Amino acid sequence: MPLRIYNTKSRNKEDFQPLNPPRVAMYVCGITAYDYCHLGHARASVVFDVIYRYLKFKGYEVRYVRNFTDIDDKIIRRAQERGQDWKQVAEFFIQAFLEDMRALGNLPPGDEPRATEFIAEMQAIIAKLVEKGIAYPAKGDVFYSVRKFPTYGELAQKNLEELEAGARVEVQEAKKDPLDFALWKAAKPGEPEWASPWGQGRPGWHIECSAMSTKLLGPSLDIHGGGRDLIFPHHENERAQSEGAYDKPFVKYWLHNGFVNLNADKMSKSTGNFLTIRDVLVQYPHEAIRYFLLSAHYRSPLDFNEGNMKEALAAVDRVYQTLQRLEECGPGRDGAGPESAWSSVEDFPAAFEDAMDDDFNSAQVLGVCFELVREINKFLDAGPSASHLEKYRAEVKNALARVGACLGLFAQPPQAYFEARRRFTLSQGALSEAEILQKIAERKEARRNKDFKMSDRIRDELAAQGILLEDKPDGTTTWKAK
RNA sequence: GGCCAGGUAGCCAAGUGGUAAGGCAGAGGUCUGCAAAACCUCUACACGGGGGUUCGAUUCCCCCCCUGGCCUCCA
Repeated sequence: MPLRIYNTKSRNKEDFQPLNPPRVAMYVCGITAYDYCHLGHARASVVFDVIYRYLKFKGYEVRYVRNFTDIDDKIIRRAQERGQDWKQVAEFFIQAFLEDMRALGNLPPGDEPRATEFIAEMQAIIAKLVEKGIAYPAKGDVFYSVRKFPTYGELAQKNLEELEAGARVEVQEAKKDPLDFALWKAAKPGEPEWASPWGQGRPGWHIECSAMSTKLLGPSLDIHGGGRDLIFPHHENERAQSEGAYDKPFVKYWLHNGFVNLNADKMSKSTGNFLTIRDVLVQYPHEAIRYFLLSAHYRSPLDFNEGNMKEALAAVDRVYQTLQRLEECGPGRDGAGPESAWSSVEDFPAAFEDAMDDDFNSAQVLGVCFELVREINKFLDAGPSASHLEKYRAEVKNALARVGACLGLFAQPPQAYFEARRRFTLSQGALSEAEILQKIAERKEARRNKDFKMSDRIRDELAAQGILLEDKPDGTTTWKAK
């Protein structure tokens, strides 16, 4: 089955056929570096990380570029608030973003260019547009003349009349048409500026992506992605710029991820309705966050709340619990275990690929994973022989390697996962590990004396601290993070 | 107002022209001193409303309702 991708441009799923196979040129709009990133950014980054990984898994040579906007109004404003240089502000939040990306388990893109490194390229495109009569300078600004681009609005499925009617754009006298947008902005006192054929100034927002994508990937991209909110005007404008300048189709497949909602509303910096990635990383293991972000289809809205996150954490725990059991389980008497356990693991690769081929349906993949988890448990319940056990372990490992490679989930050794969970709990709780072990020893003593009242009390006290005791069949007791 | 998404069991969430994955919760069981945890099993007359097409629609078409988004910076 071929990979099918939903293309925002056609509003349909289409077979994926790269322009120059096996190469795939993929450009994703990154962040404006003026603040810490929130979960919405996390979703976009994880979604496109998974797409990147899966394309590579399918054998494509993917060139993945994700930019940083390091010059813009908000950065300048933030710099003024902090009494810092705009460059310092941008660099600080770029580094913070990169930390967040690592923490979330995302692979780094091949290139992460900064807009200000491409001023010359932007100016070249602007000059070309001016030369072609598509853009016009006006009092030190340069505007793109939207009506000169016949298919303007096609991506967002908007026509100019509608846009005009709904326009909330401030009237700017220099603009010939209210829908025109800035390619170059004349310098204002106290703001960063660069020399240009139109005077001192700085670039408009949209032009940077046209410049960076063209320079690094060429004038025609296979995939261009970003959040749904970028469809209009950002991506519409990029299209207008690039196609206006180069007369070539800019992008073959436009991909847009859905929002993360908080309290049922879009998470957004400007409204203050957001949680930063770091806010959430101190509360939950990164893999639970990743799981949560991939538990719905990437185009669907996703509602963040404590209940959903706890479910995600429980789900990830369940998988690792089973993987740990699989690793640690000793052989039984004999037998191969149930047939369904074998077929489940054998069918897994195809089921995985079917789901991912259908517009990167990670939620379906997770469903398939849990079916496998149940079968693994059934298999272990059956007490299979050593040779069968060994073979089964290898097959499971092989099957789940896909999920690790493409979704970045379930790839840790289970012991490491639970150890990290314990450390996490220790870092948040009042008790040290030594104290917990001391309590466990006290409880063991109480149990030996059949003082169950005491032993239960110790257990309850620990439970109140988020610490779960597990009495193993061999008489030992271990603890887990709740 | 225009445009775009989406409305699936208590909650989250896949999916399909021929009566619908998975997770959480719930019930029972195994285990246990008892619990917890873990595992197994089970459960739920779930497809917003109304028309239409069809032998048959939750799945296609139309209308309506509701939610969210975009139309201004935004992943």
